[in-house]
Amino acid sequence: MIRLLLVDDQELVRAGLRHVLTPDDGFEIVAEARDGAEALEQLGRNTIDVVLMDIRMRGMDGVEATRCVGELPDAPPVLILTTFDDDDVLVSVLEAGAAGFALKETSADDLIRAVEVVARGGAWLDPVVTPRVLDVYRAQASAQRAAAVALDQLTARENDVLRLMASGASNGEIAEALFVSVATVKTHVGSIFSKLGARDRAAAIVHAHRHGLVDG
Amino acid sequence: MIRLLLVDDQELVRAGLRHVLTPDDGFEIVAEARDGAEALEQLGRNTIDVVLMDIRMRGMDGVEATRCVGELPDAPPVLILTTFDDDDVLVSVLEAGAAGFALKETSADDLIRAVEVVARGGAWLDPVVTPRVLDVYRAQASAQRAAAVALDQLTARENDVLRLMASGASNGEIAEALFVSVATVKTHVGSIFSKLGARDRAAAIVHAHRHGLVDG
DNA sequence: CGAGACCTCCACCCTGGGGTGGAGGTCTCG
DNA sequence: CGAGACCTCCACCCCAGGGTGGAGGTCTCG
Repeated sequence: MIRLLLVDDQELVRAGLRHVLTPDDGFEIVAEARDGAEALEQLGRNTIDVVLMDIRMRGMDGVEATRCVGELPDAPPVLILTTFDDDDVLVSVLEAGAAGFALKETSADDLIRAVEVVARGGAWLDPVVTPRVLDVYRAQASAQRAAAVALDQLTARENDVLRLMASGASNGEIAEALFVSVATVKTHVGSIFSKLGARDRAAAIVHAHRHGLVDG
Repeated sequence: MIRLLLVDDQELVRAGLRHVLTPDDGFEIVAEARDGAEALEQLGRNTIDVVLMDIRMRGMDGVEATRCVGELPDAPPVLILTTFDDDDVLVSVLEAGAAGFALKETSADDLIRAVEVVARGGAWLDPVVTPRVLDVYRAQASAQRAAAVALDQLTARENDVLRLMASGASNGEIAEALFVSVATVKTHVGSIFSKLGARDRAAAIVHAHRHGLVDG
């Protein structure tokens, strides 16, 4: 039995959810709230497995509420349920710690599945927004991949130097960190420049960051 | 009716899929293949709406095959169906252009849903791997957000300068690009350093990249 | 109007970064 | 073993970059 808290300021929406998420399917709607503040109150009073959260509400909105829920000890996962799929909203809400993002136009079956997934500790994205998330992921991933290519054109030591350089270290600091003289660092730095086709330190740092050689 | 191509070197798996993706649910299995090469051959011969692709196969593997499919004119979406959820595989396959990623341990219902979503042009991620994709997304998104914060602590002109500097331009180049003297650029650069708490150009570039001020 | 923020530019100085041309040591591999 | 790649270090030179301390112009806002 998955214990739910519904958070939506429209009675009609909550009524709809009550008809979709029935005990027959393994759901128990423990409490309801009409805005973020009420939601937090209800969370204090009840044991909840999943929070179903609307975004647009008067008072504390869904984004803020999600963030607050996440700060609770033993916080239940939050499944966002909204009408709109702006990128801004998606970003804010995922950053706020939401475990899932569903659109209100979703079918009942999909919603049930989404709640189950989130209850199990998984993450759920509406197929409509998944492509946009994947775009970001792909871009990030391909940068990481390019790093490997760039890396093996440099020697081991040059890589050490480049990493430090790319994090903003001066030649002196690099020398200290690697227990070698500044002269040695300069040599490495020089060959890094020629191998990467970089004119100066700045270009090399840009190169390193663009190719995901560092965390940034 | 969604027309399918099954690509898997194990007869047993294909048999299982034939029993799950039945005409009753709106699926027609038009063709089957046992590796990437056969898959491409079948794609040339038939009209396919969705390709169901295994990863581990002798000959051309699923990743390579997915890439090849993507290069075809009028390429159908590829739904990856695999036993393993290594991060490496996930990244490679999404980069290769897969529209979806499903695990073989998925329930029949979920698989049906996945195929439907992909056929409709959406993207589908198994809930098991979604959290990992979201982690990357979140990290990226919060970097973008931080950029806005960093940006408005600098003046308009300082931002212009920082952008150019962060792309590796020298003071002279920045001066040319902005139609001002090098002296002016130096002034801006100086105040950028103090505002960002950067010691030198290198640190400022690192800062800019870490906060997503530039595309890299 | 006066204060303050911003953009523009100047002169001076000094250090660190970068280019050139080496040298000696280790290690691997044909 | 000899060739070649790599790491280490040196001396010398030059200059772009960065710090300091200004100055004059525009624009906004109380």
